[in-house]
Amino acid sequence: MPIKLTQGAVKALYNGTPVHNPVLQLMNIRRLTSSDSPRYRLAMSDGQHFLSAFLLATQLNHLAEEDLLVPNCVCLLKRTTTNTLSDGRQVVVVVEMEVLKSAEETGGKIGNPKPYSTDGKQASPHMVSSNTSEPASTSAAELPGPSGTNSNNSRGWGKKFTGKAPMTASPMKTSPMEESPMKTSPMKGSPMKTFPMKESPMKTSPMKGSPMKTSPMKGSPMKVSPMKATTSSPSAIPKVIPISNLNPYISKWTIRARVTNKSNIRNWSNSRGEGKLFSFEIVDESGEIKITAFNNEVDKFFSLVEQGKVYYISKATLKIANKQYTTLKNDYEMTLHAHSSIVPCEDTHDIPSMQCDFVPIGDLENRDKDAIIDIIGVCKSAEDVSRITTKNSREVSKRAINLIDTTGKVVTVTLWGEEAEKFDGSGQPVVAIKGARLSDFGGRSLSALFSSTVMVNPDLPEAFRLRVWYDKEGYAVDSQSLTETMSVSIGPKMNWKTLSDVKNENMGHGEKAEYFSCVATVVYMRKENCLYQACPSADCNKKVIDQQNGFYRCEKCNREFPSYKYRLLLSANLADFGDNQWVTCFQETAEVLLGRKAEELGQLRETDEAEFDEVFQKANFKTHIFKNRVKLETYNVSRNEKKTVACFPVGCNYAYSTASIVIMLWFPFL
DNA sequence: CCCCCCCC
Repeated sequence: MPIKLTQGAVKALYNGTPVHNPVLQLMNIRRLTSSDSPRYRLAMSDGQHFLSAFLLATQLNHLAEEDLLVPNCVCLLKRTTTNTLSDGRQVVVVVEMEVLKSAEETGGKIGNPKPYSTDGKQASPHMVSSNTSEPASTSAAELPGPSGTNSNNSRGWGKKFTGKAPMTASPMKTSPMEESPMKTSPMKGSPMKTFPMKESPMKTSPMKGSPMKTSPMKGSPMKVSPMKATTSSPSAIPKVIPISNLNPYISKWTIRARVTNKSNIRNWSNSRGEGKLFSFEIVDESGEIKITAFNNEVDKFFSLVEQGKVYYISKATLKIANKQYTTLKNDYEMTLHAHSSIVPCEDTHDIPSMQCDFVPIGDLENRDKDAIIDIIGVCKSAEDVSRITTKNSREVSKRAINLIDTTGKVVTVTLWGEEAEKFDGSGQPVVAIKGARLSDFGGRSLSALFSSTVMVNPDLPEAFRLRVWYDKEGYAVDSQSLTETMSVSIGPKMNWKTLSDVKNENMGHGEKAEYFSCVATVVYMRKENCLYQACPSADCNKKVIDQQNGFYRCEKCNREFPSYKYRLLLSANLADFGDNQWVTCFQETAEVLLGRKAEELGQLRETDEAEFDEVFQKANFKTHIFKNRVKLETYNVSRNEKKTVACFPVGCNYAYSTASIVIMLWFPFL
């Protein structure tokens, strides 16, 4: 069956008139060499007219590269978009297409198409192509445009599609952009350091598995398809320059860059007015820059701009960056305006992701206070989120998390606001933060800034390495924190009480726990249930569930481990001259009372019950100084009240203690 | 044109 071309389609497509699934014949295809990545330009015929202003969207490059697009083949154009260049010329971008009939099957040119005349819009159609084999018959006709000035340029595409020379009233008049050294494919072979994510592009964004920093509008109907530019777009396929070459004196440029950090929309109100804004940071192989959008541009671009994605960006105002407010390595920053263009770019493999320079946690001690650094570690524990009031009486959420890396050091990082609220530390995720500020609080600690990027389980080699390390051995290492937030030393001064005082004064009946010290003798210890199988993770002492398959599940860590550790939780009755009191002794205290390590006792109980009993016999009737926490616990069941008195090591909060000397023996002081 | 980066 002979194929019928869609007559009139060339004209319709050129003018942007909708035409449903046009069938066109390929007359010619040519690879363009000026842009960073290969682009293919097509001459297509509808049997009556042909036009070479068709451009293959990069995601269809494979059709050309697999030699499926051969002159004379017949194509179904399923989706196209017609863009107007800044000088009025048009280009038809083929976004989706199918080859209906191969060149062989078709057997030759269909009809006798004539060059499509572009309606007198452009007076002198002139196509320059000094380095291609494009036949004159097609080249002469239809890429309309006043491009005669650039006839010596062998990089035809960049010329034609960036339009006229950019300089208007700039002090750099002598050097039009087109003649800049950057025309030799600036993004390639850059001497810059390698980018860790180069081989794991943002197909899966670095936010994978994380609720953080993702655009709330993700997947919104506003999302535009790649290359679908509006008529205000300066050019479909622009000449891309590196970010590092941007300055306020260039009037025409396009950059191609990845969004590394996107803010929320924020409102402001001051003496100069009010409005809303959002900002984002972008990176290419040459550098990075911050872009801010205000008011209308917020509406226009907020949902389009997505963390991790790559865009062509042009026509924005460059101004000197206020270094006070940015840590980006660029002297300039950008503001979007009514004519600014942001066009998604699908072909992104050569655009780096975030540039992170992770500092090992163990090295933080050698860094200066207030340094902005990148950090990565396993979140071995996290505080609950809390609300605090700042000095300016503003309320804000905060959450401290503890990160460990292979240096075996732990540092506390504070997250703020939404990041604090959304953070989920269960499962001990790898957390990477770009641009955290180092503080000397508690020794060394870190604070996330508004400009920080927090990534949970990022798609980074460092993250994979840490995951493997932590799961294999890191969880059990005896880590050391750089951030001493828990008061160590001797703690609050001793609050001496007798056991009858504790009862008579109703200690622990209030909202808060109370603390007292006493001298007392152990008169009984319950050896039943004094040991439990605990999560082997160094900071987690949660009881594990024996899965009966060699694995032990920790609900708190939401993980299974091949082992457990023994922990002591000893119930003891203490007596002094006037009264007695049941107390609960945690690990360190119980180990002192019993004179054995929890692990030894666990082994002993399994192997030699008599010896195990002996330990308890020997420990009984010993007298110690105890430091206790007392709190009345009320259980909802049947009004039962139970006062718990916890003994914990002197000077250490039992919950965090790793101290060795915990209780002073009484006898030596007699 | 914003510019808040906090708390212990």
